[in-house]
Amino acid sequence: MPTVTARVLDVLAAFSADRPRLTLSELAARAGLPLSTAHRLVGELTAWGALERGDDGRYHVGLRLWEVAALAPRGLGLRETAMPFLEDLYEVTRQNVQLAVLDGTEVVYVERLAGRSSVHVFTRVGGRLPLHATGVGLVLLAHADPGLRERVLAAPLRRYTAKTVCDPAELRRMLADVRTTGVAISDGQIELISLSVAAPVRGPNGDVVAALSVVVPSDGTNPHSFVPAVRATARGISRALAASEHHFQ
Amino acid sequence: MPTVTARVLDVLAAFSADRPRLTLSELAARAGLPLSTAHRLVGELTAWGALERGDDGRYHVGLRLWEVAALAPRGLGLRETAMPFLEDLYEVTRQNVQLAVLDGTEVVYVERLAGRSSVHVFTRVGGRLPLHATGVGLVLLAHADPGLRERVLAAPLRRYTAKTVCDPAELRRMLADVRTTGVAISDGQIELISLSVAAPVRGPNGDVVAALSVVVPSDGTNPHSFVPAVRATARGISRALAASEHHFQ
DNA sequence: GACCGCGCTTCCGCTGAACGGAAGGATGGA
DNA sequence: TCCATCCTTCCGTTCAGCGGAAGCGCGGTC
Repeated sequence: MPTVTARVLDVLAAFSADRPRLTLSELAARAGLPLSTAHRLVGELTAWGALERGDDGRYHVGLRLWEVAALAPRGLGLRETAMPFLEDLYEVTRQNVQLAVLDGTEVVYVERLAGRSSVHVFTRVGGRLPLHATGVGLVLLAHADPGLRERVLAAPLRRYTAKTVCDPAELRRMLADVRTTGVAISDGQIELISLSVAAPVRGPNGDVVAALSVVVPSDGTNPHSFVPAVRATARGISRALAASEHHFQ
Repeated sequence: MPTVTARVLDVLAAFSADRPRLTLSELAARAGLPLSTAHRLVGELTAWGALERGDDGRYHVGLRLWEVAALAPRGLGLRETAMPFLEDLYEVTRQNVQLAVLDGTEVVYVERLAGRSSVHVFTRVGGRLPLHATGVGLVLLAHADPGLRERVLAAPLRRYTAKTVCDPAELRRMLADVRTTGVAISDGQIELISLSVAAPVRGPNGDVVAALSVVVPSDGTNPHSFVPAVRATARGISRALAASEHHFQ
């Protein structure tokens, strides 16, 4: 019933962050395919370089696919432009710096930058988190189109900590605030030990295409002291995007 | 004749760094497919999220594919571990820092780190360069298996500048040198204006899995002053890789 | 050393999904 | 209004993909 294309993609999607290396049988099971079918598909994917086979016989995502994916404008493409600015921001703040975009009703982290001395955070490049519990999420939600916003607020909002804001009315107030101030401060909503200061990054046509944040430990630090730097960096990236020939939808 | 899987991958491979956004017809032409076939494939790929359609109607690589590809152990996976160290190295040197792996007979750049003030270099994350003309390439070639090394040295070696070393005998001498000193210095071999200092990154089993380099302007700077920092960083990453549970083939 | 279990690989005949030529929009420029 | 370009849909034919089954290779167990 399913098309070949869909099957190929399902094979790729069988890999996940917690299981990035799979045997053929695991792969077949996860993709819901008979072993012989999986065997053929995986063989073709491996020959092309979309998958690679490790010394242990397990398969993992290959470099060739990574190269192609690096062309995703909202992935490494956006990253490429933003990187020098993130770099500068990291140097000023010496805290985790993150860049994220909106996809569906979630945040996808496109870049995370941290020295060895920074606080450990559990976001991962390529990872997803919900919109209502992160600084970048609040920024993206605040500037998302109203239809999406209502859909997110109408759905049940998962609680991560005692501080997670799960009340639609209160979130609505926070989002309005984000729109007027131009920054979001998410305090302990996803992890009690950290808070983040986020600001919107705009594309050439003025739409918000990404959000950027600094994650700092919540013990005593005054988040407001980070606001100017975060805001300035976000503006810098927006300007660089406008100047670059690439257009982000 | 070609399998569906191959076609799907060819569609993805139609995107390149210089043309990351394509109309349906361009895509069909590049992939060598009839328009109607391309239309169907692209439709399925878009529905899944492997491709996205921009406001202008052009297609580009999608976020979903990027997420999957981020699991490539030699791509973002390796990157993830190395990042904090690269970060630290950048801060000490304030020069371009690069991380690359070997694929086939070329170098693939996995990460490039630079502030706004650094020299502009023409490498790009996800990009490829030949082994004989770059610092990271020399390191990877020096530690590659002898079969590959001979194959590379036997093939014609492209000249990029007057300083590019294209003589197999001289290269062989340089590679031996890299193995004894543990660092490679590539002076103006790819661009006259810059030189790079590179060192090997080893996986848990001692194999060289990547190389790391600092690119500095060639005007008067003494490359040897960078050697200790580069070497220390490479060792640090190697140790971190050994400590992490992920194994890089 | 014979047996078993597990995971991978190969084979092959059937079938329906993929194919692509052709016709039909949609858009925009002359 | 006409033409050019690009995109979308349709539909009959065919052959590539399918997957059950059988075979292989290895490591563990009695």
